[in-house]
Amino acid sequence: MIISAKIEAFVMHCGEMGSRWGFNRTIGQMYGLLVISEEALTANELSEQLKISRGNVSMGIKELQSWRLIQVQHKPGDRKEYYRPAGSIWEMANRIFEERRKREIDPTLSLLRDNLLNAPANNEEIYAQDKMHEIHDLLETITFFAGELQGMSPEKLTTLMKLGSGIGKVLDMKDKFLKSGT
Amino acid sequence: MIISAKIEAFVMHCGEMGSRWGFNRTIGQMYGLLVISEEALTANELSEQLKISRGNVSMGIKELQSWRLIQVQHKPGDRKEYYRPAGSIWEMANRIFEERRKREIDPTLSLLRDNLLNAPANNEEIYAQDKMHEIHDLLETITFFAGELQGMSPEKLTTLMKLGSGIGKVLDMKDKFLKSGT
DNA sequence: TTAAAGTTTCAGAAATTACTGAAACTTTAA
DNA sequence: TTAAAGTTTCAGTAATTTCTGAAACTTTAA
Repeated sequence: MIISAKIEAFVMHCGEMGSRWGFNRTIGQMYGLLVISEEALTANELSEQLKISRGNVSMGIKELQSWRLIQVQHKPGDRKEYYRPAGSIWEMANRIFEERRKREIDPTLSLLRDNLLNAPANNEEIYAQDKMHEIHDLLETITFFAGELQGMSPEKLTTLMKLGSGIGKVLDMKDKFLKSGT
Repeated sequence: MIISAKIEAFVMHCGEMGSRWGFNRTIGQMYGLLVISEEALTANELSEQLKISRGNVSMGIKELQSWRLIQVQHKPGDRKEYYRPAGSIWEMANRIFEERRKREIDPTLSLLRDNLLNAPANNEEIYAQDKMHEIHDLLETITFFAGELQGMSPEKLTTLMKLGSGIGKVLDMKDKFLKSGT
């Protein structure tokens, strides 16, 4: 298998963006290639195709599995492990969001919670705790909202995301009709 | 000025999270310290407090300014530049989201758009373009939605984010009452 | 002007992160 | 059992990123 220039451009771009998305270059390339390949690929194919050492591919696979972004597939009469993306593009986005939340928000929330348990000892600490409280509440609200979105069906979520300025209108409606309920 | 252990713990945590949030350790520390300090700080104070070289602080300030996260302040009869966080915690979150969108999503959207302009040359490319199309649409929907949220007032946004399962109900309502409108 | 107070730049050093490849390990089937 | 096919681990190396500190620059006021 030899990939076309266009596909290669996409794969290389995934590599460059990799670190910004939370993994490193080679892992980004591996995932990019798997996503746009119709056929599942073996670790050796990934290694040859991307010119990455076999060991590195193995580590990358482990990482992608820990993100739950790829899954193993077996072919009858073939001992090799074949890898393909786990789930739809939609699920992919969901997983990436969730993993990143775990890495980027949860640790901070937990530090802030701990810190807010202790009474402030002086004026500086009063101000500091105040700010920490604000940040804590904001992160908690975001986390809650994100969880809510993740729980919705893709269809409903798409409807919501495409509402545009309708969101505001719908919110007003909610005030009108549901003030006592929900 | 000497900071308390609790405050230091927060600042150091910001440093550790820094790279996950899109900047590096020292920049994370600098921003953390500025956020929880009631008083604006000079570059020298940041340098001493965090034991970071003066040059590094200067580069960090430039970076934080490019994210529009801090602003300069002057005191009468004092030539030094004092720095403080720009805007509320709320605005801070907004800016970080927006900057990250620029760095993490926009380049990919633009690559995908370019790629989708060319007709596929063979079966692999048909499949690949299909996937790229899916990704493109998803990223565009997310970007649109994010922009919509950023345009809302903090109050309205808070209401929305705290709606919980009410979001689904409100969406159903929209179908009921606005089918022809909006 | 000039010197003092302050800021920025950037080449090189230090620290961190990613990658290789050979050796160790595991699984399967003959 | 054992050897072949395949996977994983990890010590050492390479690449990248971050940081320092001294020199260059800018601004202000005497």
